[in-house]
Amino acid sequence: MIDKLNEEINKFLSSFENIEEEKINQIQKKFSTSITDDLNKGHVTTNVSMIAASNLKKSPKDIATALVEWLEKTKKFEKVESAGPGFINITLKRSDFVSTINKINQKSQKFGESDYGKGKSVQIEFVSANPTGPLHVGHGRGAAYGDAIGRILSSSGYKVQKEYYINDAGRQIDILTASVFARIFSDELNGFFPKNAYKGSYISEIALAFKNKNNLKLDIDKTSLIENLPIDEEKEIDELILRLKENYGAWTDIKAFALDEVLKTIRTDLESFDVTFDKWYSESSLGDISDKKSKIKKAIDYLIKNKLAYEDNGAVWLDTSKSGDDKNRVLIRDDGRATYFASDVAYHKDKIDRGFDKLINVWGADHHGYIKRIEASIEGLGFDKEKLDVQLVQFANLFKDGKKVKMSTRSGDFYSLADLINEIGTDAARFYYLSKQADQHLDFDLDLAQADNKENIFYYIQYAHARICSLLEKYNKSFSSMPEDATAISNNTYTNCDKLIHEMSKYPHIVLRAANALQPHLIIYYLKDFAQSFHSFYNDNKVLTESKENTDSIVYCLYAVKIIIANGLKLLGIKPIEKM
RNA sequence: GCGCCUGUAGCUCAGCUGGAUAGAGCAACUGCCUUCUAAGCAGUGGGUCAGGAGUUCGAAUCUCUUCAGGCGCGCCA
Repeated sequence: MIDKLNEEINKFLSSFENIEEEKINQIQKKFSTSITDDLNKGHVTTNVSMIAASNLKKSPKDIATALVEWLEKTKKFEKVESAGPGFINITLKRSDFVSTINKINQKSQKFGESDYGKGKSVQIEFVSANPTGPLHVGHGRGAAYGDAIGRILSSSGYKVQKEYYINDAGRQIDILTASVFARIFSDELNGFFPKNAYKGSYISEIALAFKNKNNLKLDIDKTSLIENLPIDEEKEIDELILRLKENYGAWTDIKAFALDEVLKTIRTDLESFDVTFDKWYSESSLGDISDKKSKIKKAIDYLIKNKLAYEDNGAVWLDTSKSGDDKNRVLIRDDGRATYFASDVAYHKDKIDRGFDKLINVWGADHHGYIKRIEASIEGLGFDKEKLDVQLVQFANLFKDGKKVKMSTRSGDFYSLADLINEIGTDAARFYYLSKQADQHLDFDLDLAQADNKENIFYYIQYAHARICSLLEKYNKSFSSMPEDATAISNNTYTNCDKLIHEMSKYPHIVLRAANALQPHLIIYYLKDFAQSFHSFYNDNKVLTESKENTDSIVYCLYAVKIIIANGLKLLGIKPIEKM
């Protein structure tokens, strides 16, 4: 409908004499035609006359009057009027207005999909939590967000690949391994446990599982292993790791086992959160910097060759300040080990080499200082930094009984994603994670997520869906088939559904906006308003006691309402509820 | 110090690339269940969109600035 109107507007603009094409283009770029927020303003509105006014050096009102005349002559619209400072409000012909319901019911689950992305490939990397323990509630938000934008982009015509980057190469994994080691031989080591090791109960579980599988002896001298370790907790564990790596053959076995176990937990947690990945990319597959053929070595060699990386003070640096970073960054330490940054540079090079049109990184907001650096490296590698889009996700604070839930990883006791799912369920959790723009702090109220009143928007929306399901069931029992059109609405004898239909016509635009801005919360707010319109209608109108023709029309319309709610929720990765 | 984010009703927040009288929910007050799910609906009151300046037909939205709050600034990952 908007297209039809814009077409006429363009014809109208061209009809002006002595107008330069460039001016027309400028106007076309700036004006907007949209669905009205309120039926009092008709169905569709445009601000073109106000935009054109300055370009054409005429008053907005004059242009509006001329345009109204033009549009009336086309006879394509029911009513055209100018309003306020120069808006043009258009009332559509009844048949055009009602065709929305037909479209929704015909396209069903596919309603709202588009080819906006034109098949462009997008890679979304998200969660990517260090595999050193179960996911906590902070990771949950990134998981819900990354997955939701994946769903939204797919439905908007993008080819989406979702990827998890496993940081399985660094010091953190060594600490994990040392932690498990210390638990396995807790008795032999007289309860020794490094101060900086991971203390969570999952470590003991992994240790136990390992023990049950491998009947392992501590066949090295334990005093030389744990005596005279540095007091400093950081240095203590590093020294322990060093001794183990040098003297203990089973180190790599424990490491592989621990990593595997943790990843299994992460995968399971994500699955029960309805988040799946197309690819799990292992940092260690980038190889070692000492290996000439490794991806990491090649990436850094490339940078050195192109004089973007240089040696100084025994380390290799990347000139990131050239691209706006406040200082240059180390790629290879003076002891020859690569930094995490070096891996990341190689990883991003690999991503781009894989041919994606766009890369989206979903990062915790605490990494924002890292963006410049990675962008600089992308430019350094000879790519356009616009290819990369970093979306930051702020932390979520959990509230229970009005108090903030403490989350400490140090003590090992923390509120895990699995705990959250157990407590309020996957769908409610996803919903509230997505209920606010991702890059803003979120206060997540656990009590609210379970409340059975209107304030709990999750159930408010679901309730609308369930009510319709119940109605449809009752209708189907009486008539044993569903209506196939909305005659009473089309011929204007029943108009109480008009607001609902009008709201529904906005849905595809909302999805596009969400895709464009990568903001799933727009869908949530739309659904909330839409559910409100439904509840209001439901309260004021009896459905099944109307005349047969009216009932058929309403049911046909409500069927479309149900589709919209279900489709919207699906984009958020949430299953609609049929009975409450 | 530098960078990013935030400031909208008593509270929690929406408000798209500038648009028509700034919107919800909660809280307060008041109505609506002999009928399809009351986890619902309807109504009333409540605002200097942090302050100031600018851009223009038009600013909560864009620019500058002041104030207030949060976060980030490792040869950690």
